[in-house]
Amino acid sequence: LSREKSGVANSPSEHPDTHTAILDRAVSLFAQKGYHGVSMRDIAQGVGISAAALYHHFPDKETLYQNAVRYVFLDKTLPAKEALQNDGPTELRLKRFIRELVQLFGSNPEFRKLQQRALLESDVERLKTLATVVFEEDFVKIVHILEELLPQCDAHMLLFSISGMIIHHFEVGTVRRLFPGSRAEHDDFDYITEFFTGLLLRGLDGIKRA
Amino acid sequence: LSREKSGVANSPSEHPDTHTAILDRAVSLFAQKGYHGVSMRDIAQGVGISAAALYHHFPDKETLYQNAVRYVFLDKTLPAKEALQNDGPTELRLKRFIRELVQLFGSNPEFRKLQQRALLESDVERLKTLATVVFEEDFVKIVHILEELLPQCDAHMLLFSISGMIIHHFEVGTVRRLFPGSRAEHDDFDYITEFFTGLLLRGLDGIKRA
DNA sequence: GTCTATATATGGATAGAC
DNA sequence: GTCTATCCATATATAGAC
Repeated sequence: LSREKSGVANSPSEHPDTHTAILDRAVSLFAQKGYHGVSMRDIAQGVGISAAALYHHFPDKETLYQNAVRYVFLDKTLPAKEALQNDGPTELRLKRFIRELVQLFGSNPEFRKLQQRALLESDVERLKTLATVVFEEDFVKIVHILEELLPQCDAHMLLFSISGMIIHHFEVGTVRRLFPGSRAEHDDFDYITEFFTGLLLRGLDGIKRA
Repeated sequence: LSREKSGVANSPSEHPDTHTAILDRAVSLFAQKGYHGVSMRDIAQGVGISAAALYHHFPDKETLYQNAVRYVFLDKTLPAKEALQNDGPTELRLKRFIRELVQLFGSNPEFRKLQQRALLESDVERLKTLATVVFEEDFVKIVHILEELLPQCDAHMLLFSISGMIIHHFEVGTVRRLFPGSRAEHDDFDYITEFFTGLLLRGLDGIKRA
């Protein structure tokens, strides 16, 4: 029981074993359709085993879901964490941080969706797990760095403002492209990074076109 | 069939009729638990009728869901639309707009959640409905006003940056309050409005504490 | 570790009485 | 317009063979 309950694979690339294959498929499906929109049969079929075999790896659907969330967070946020420990002037470090977040959420829509679905949960226990286990350590670290960089600012508010702009940009992606005025460069990571960095550093003056 | 399919009540306050009561309950439940997390029996129980009676008002669950989304959008976004047609200097108009969005998403968590769940959908048809029927008219109008106000900026990017900061702020609300450094004023609409306005107008210089 | 078969619950939707 | 009763599909989870 203990191995299945807490079994979080740390080297996920490809499918070295069934356990990891299940987690990968679960992440993809839960991100796309949500907890209630995915059946154990769906996941099993995606892996190529029977639904009954899933219960050999995870005791129930809830545990599988929680493991999938934890798995994708540990997997995907690693590069962004490492990129925080860079050197240089304040503006450059901030720009690198923004670039990392743009890369993280832009390149991993399933990670973004799973995070956003998790935040929509009304279940307080699930949210506390998310906050303490998954978010808190990174959050505290990043806020600390932001406070060092910008000692006079409300780093708490600032961090969520930055991540909010970036996450929302990709959140509305599909709809955004349907609207008049949408341009191809709005999906270019460099353009996005420049835009957000300019907005943060100099406000509206920082995002003027010429 | 036509009345049930397109029947969107325009004066929703209280529960003048069963039809509206169903929509109100559906909005609340779908926002909290998502489409697949809510059963027709759940909605019926919330209204105080049997599940079979629901099918007298809406032909199926999908139609009920779509009507609920449309209903809450028309209902909740009305004040924000009106607030856009105000006079005054650019900075003041922008601040009023931000204040309206803070009010909209801060006071109507169910509206926000339903919108965010809708954006998470993979179903392209549903997204197109959302984009054209619900979003497009307002979006074009707001972008146009932003372009007038700030002719040199990429209004397309700017609008989603503003709404992203605000929506995300409330999206992470529960988790945010669990983190060290969280302050009571972070939930005060005036403080939030001042912060975002300062950030937009003057960048990081605009959000320094004193 | 995976299978088939199945127990059991719950889901959307309909039939027909009132 | 609402009810009770019900059909049928699908869901989670388990039993037991291999």
